[in-house]
Order: sequence, then C-alpha cells, then structure tokens
Amino acid sequence: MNGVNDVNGESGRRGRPRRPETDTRILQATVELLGESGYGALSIEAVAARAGVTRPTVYRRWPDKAHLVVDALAQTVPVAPAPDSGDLRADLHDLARGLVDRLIRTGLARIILAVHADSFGHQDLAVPLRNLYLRPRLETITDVIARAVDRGDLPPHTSPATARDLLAGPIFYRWLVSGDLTDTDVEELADTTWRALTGQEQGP
Amino acid sequence: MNGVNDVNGESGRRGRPRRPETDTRILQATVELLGESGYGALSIEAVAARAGVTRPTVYRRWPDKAHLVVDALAQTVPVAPAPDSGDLRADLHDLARGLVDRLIRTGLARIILAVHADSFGHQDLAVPLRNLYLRPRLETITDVIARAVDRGDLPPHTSPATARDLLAGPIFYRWLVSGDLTDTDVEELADTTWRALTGQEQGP
Amino acid sequence: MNGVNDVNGESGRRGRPRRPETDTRILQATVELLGESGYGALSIEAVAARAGVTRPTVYRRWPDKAHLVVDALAQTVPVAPAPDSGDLRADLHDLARGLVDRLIRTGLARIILAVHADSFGHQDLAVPLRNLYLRPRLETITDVIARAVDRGDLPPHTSPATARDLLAGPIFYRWLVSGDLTDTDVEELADTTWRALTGQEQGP
Amino acid sequence: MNGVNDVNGESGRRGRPRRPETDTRILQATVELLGESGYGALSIEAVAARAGVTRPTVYRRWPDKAHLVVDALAQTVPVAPAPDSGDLRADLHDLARGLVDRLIRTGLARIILAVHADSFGHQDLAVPLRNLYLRPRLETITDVIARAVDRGDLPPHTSPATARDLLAGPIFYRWLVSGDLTDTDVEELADTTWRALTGQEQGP
DNA sequence: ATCTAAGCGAGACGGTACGTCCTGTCTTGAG
DNA sequence: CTCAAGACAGGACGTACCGTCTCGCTTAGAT
Repeated sequence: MNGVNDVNGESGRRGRPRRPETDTRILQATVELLGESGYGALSIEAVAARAGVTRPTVYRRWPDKAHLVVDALAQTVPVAPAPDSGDLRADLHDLARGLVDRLIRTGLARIILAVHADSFGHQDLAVPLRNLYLRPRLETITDVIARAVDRGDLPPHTSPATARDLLAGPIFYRWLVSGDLTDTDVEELADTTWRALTGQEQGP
Repeated sequence: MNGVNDVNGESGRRGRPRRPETDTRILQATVELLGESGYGALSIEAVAARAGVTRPTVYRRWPDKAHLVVDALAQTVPVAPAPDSGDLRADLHDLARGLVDRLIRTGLARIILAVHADSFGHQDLAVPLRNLYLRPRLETITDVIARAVDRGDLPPHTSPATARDLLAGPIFYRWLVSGDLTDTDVEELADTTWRALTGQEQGP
Repeated sequence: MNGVNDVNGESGRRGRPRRPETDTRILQATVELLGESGYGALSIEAVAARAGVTRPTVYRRWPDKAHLVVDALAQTVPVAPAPDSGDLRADLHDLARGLVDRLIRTGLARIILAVHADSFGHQDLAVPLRNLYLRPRLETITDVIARAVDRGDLPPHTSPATARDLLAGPIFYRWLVSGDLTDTDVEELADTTWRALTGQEQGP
Repeated sequence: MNGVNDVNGESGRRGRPRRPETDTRILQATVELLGESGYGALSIEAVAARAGVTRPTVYRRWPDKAHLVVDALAQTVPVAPAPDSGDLRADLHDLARGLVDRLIRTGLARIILAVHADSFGHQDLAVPLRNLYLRPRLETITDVIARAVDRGDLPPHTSPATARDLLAGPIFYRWLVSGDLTDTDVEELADTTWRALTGQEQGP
C-alpha cells in the first residue's frame, strides 16, 4: 500500500531516519517536471535538482525513473469519487467526462501511456502500476456498473469489467488515433456504450 | 507518401545521390532493435552501428529517434488485408484476432504506444504518425464496417469510425489495464461489439 | 614563385579551365579568417563557405590547411622594403619597428608561429614556408647588414645571418616570453644589438 | 603552484575525492602523445583512451586541450639546474647547449610554440603558461647573469632580462627560420652573445 | 554518554549517448 | 576537365545523464 518506495521497509529503524519531507519534495518535483516536459524527457538529475536533493538521495528511495514516476502518479493523482445519481446514463456520461477532464486534458494520459510502454515486460514495474495506480481508478467505473446491475438497470449477467472496457476503451482509442477529442465525441461514445449495454434501439 | 525522411525531397537532384540501400539498412536496423529492446532503449548510436553506417548519416535523414521510428514502422509493418467473408461477425472476429496477433503479440503495440506518448504535442511527429502509419491500418476496419452497411447487415446510420472505436478500443484497453489478453477475452470482446452494433440480445 | 598550389601545373590545359578568380577568393577568405580566429580554429569548411566555393574546389588546389595558409601568407603579406638611410643605427631601429608593427601587432606572428609548429617535420610544408614566405623577408634584414659592411660601418667579417638573428631573435623572444612588447623594449633591444655589432661601449 | 587544474582547489574537501593517480595518468598520456604526434594532432579523446579514462573525466579537470598541455608540460619537463662554473663564457655555452638539447632536440620547443600560438589573447591560458612553465626556466638563465654581475664579470648595469633575450633569442630564431641547428651554430651564437655582453673584440 | 548505523550533500568515476562539426573522398550532373 | 552540390565514412568535439562509489558530517536509537 505504501508504493514502490520502501519508506524504511521492514528492516530498518537504526541510524538516522529519513526525512519524510524529502520523499514529498522528490515526488512533487517529479510531478511538476512530468507536466512540463513529459516522461521521456524526465531525468533523475533534474528531479533531484528541483527537489533540492542530490541524485544518490533519489536512488536510495527508487531504483529508477519508472518506479519513481509510478509512485509519483499514485500518490498525486486523486481518485475521483464514483458518481451515483441513480441514473446509469448520467453516471456513464459523468465517468466519460471525468476520464477526459482528469486524464486526457491534463496530459496525464500521455504520461501513463509512456510509463505503460516502458513497463511492459518489467513485472516489478507493471504490477505496482496496476495495483497502485490503475486498480483504484478502474474500480470507480466497475462500481457504477455493479450498482446499476443491483438496481436492475442492467441485465444480471453483465460483466463489470467488460462494461468498463466498453466505456473507457473507445474513448481512449479515439483520442489515441485522432489526437483530439471534442465534447460531442465523448457524449456520442458514452451514449453508444450505454445503448450497447442496455440494448436500446441501435446506434451509432 | 514518402515518409518523414526527405528522400531527395523537392529540392532536386544535384550532388551525389543518396544510396537507397542506406535508407533500407537503417530502417531495417531500427525495426530489429525496436523488437529487441523497445523504443525507450533505442539509440541512434546503436541503429547506426547495426546498419553499418555512421551517426551523421542517420542524422542527415531523420532529425531524431521519433521520426526515424515512425518511418521504420510505416515502411515495415505490413497493412493486413481487410477480411471479406460476407459474414460480419466472422469479419469482426478476424479483425480482432488480427489486432492481437500482429500488434500486441509481436510487441508492436508497445512501441506504437511509446511513439504516441512521445509525439503528443509534436505536430511534426504526430501528423506523419497518423497519416503514414495509422490511417491505412484503421481503414482496414472501417472498410469492413462500410461493406456490412452496404450489405444491410448494419443499420444505414452506423458510423464506421465509431464502430471501429467500439471494436478496437476495448481490446487495447483491456490489454493495457490487465497486461494480458487471452483468446477468450478477445472473442468475448469482439462478440460484445458485434451485439452492440447489430442490436442482438444483450450481453455481455 | 607560384606557391604550393599547382595553378594548372605543367600538365594541364585540357578541359574546362580553372577560374583564376577562384584562387584569389579562396586565399582572400583564408587571410580574413586567419585574422579573425587564428590558425588553429581555421577550417577548410569555413574558408570554402566564405569564398563562396565548395570544399572539393579548395582541395583540388591545396592538399590541406597548412599548405593553403602558407600560400595565403606568401601572396598576401607584403615584403617591406629594406631601409637604406645610410645610418646603420637608424636602419636597425627601422627594421625592429617594422617587425613589431607588421608582424607582432597585426597578429601575423602568431599565425606564422602556429604554421611553423605544424610544419616541423613536414618537409613538403616547411620548405615552401621558408622559401616562399621567410626567405624574401629575411633578406630585407641581411641586405641592410651587407650594405653596412660595404660602407665600412661594420667589421668585414660580420656574418649577415648571425647579425640578423641577433636583431630579430631577442625581439621575438621577448615578445614570446612576456606576451607584450613596449616601444621602449624594442628601442632598447635594437640598440643593444647595434652596440653588440659595432662594439660601442657596453650595454645593456 | 598547482597548475591550471584545480586539484581540489580552495573550494574544499567535500565529495568523493579525486584519485590522484588519475591526474598523473592523464598528464603522462598527454606527454606521450605530444611526443608522438605534436600539439595539433593531439585529441582529448586519445589522451583519455591512453590514460584508461573516459572523456568526461578529463574535462572535469581541464577545460580544454591547451590547459591540459600547459599542465602536462609544467609538471613533466624538469627545470635544469643553473650552471655555476665561475666562468661566464662556459656557463653561457652550457645554457645554450641545454636549450638545444632539452627543448629543440626533444621536440619540446615545437610543442611550446604551438601552445603559445594558441594561447595568445587567451589570458587564462597565457598567464599560467608563463607562470608555471616559462618563469622557472627563464630564471635559470637570469640567475647565471646575475651571478656574473655580482662577480664583476659583467658591467653592473647589465639587465639580466635583456641578456637572457640576447642569448636565447638568436638561438630560437635561427632554429625557427632555418629548421635546423648545428652544434657549431650554437657555439657561435653563444660566443657572439658573450662578446656582446662583455664587450670583447667584435665578431661575429 | 557513547557507540554505531543510517541519512544526506557533495562530487568523482566509468560509462553511454547525444547532436554537431569537420575531414578528406566520392559521385553525380551541368558547363 | 572544372565546378557546385551533396553523400559518405570517419573521428572528435563538448555536454548531459546514468548508476555507483567514496567521502565528511549529521542525526538518532541502542548500549
């Protein structure tokens, strides 16, 4: 639960304790620099300088750039609360807008993509990324679906995971291949997913 | 149509002409190294060495790693032919399997993701990536949809682009968040999309 | 007499003739750039660019930087006329001032030093440098001495070459080790040499 | 006294200390390569390779080739002891032979000339060159002169600096313009200088 | 109160790669 | 044959980071 960083892992209590402020400053610097220049251009050197810390101090806590970034994302990006208006269609639109506003428009999606691309095949990175970062955020969506099933707004055999992929997948894919995403696009895609899930008369 | 690399662009034919073989060797080396170690770890240095060429020779043709990789992808990854069995469901399954077999299982998807993450905000890179690489490959999917609409297998107001996002989006999204993709997953997601498009009784 | 450069040496009259203007422009550019940034920083590339010519055109005429510079110096730096006032002391002062004004103060001495340092051991360079550049300039001095011997102002066994070294050597040496040379220094050194040659009462 | 290189200069003793061996190895390699191919052809790259060190390690200590070479000369070329036979004429011959044997015949003079040519106008280079390298070596000569004045072998108003220039200047000048120097030349020039200083019957 | 282990800033170090510049040679097409 | 243009192999430039290491100093809990 406490990230990739050991934070005085089980072993240690002897010796001078780490200043907790140092952790914060490094993560803060990481987030700032990610926002300014992206994952590829991020260097440990720059993070350390921005945090007013030396490189070894960073390496004492995180083994490399990727692990550092995962922690920075996990501890910095807030998990949005799951919408619960009682109306599935409204909730889906809410979720869709949330994805766009909090991930795509802020540039976060780009960073996460880069970390993902870097992490494939590195289990020590991909696993924490999924557990720390993704899981709680994905659950926001599956919770909404599960509640709709409970309410009877969706058929009982509806798979929350598949429904989630049906909502978020097309949005990210559209963004990826077109490079842009208008509000109308998002509305339309959310509606299409809602119709697909509920079996309303066809679109798109 | 001739890539990011100028290939003796408009300017003329004066001076010693470029050896066309050199282009090929560099792109070939790029593809090989991408496959071996991914986009992040790719260095121009290594590409040049593998191609039996000096670094300046590479820089004469492509301004940086990203542009080089875009060209390498565009000229190397084959565009799969659009399936045309006459049966939409079969075609969709075919397309879905194709995405997985040719992009995800080969590691290409990971590379494309990395290039994308690098390219956002760099129009000189993102635009060629979309025009040279993505567009022809996306058309394979929209062609299948358009033909199904013509045949009357899909409602006439069906948007090929949206249908495309509905098919490919969930697959990539699932792969992204779970890190893996079984054949069953793919079948199920393709079926869900088919049902959503045709309005068959609901899943998933 | 025609320098290191072949200037359509004996062999050629067939084919398109060389534009003589090109020779001039290249030498001119060389002298300018030498003055601006010295011998070490001079590049054939820059010479060609300044002369509005391509690199191979330069290489067709001179095999390398050193040969080019020797020719540029020989054809550009004027040979000062030998002073002949009838008074040896005045002539020596004149020569000394000339060395300082035309070589040291203009930066030429520095360039010649660099070429010399580069040329040692390269006979194909050192020989033309001495024959084309140095010899005519050294003769200005030995001529003055020889005339003074003829006039009886100096003992008949005076060696013009040694006398020359006794005049010019200390001046250059002083400049070399102190980095600067005041008018008084020069006067004093010239006087010392005059006294040494004529056997006047001792200094310095 | 400690060269152009900081050698953990005033700033302090924090951080991992430099291996002193590294300094030595780099200077050693510099001297060797200077001897093999001269100043112009010397590259930091080659020095680093020969010293078994990487380029950045060299640049950490010296800003460029010229500074490196100045230190290499200063720390490597021994200062010859001043001759003190009690006989001025013998001492002058001794000094002259020393100049030729230790500077000209070893190729050192050529290197020093090249550094000088490079250093003019660069005070940060010319000043250390004079202070570290030249000054102690020039003093060998002026000491001899000063002692001769004390002994009464030279007139009391004799300027040691001028006398020094009168001895060394002609020798270097002769070497420079003729490219060679026989033992007889040197003897003759030293004698000429001795006569000039003491006012013996004239030569040359 | 001392001991001892760790944190930490500082900076050296061997490396790899960067992107640029220049060298000297070559290949083409035009004059 | 000249010449402009420009490709090419090669080599060096000076810089930026990497990840590791060795210092001296500081900060604490354990003794």
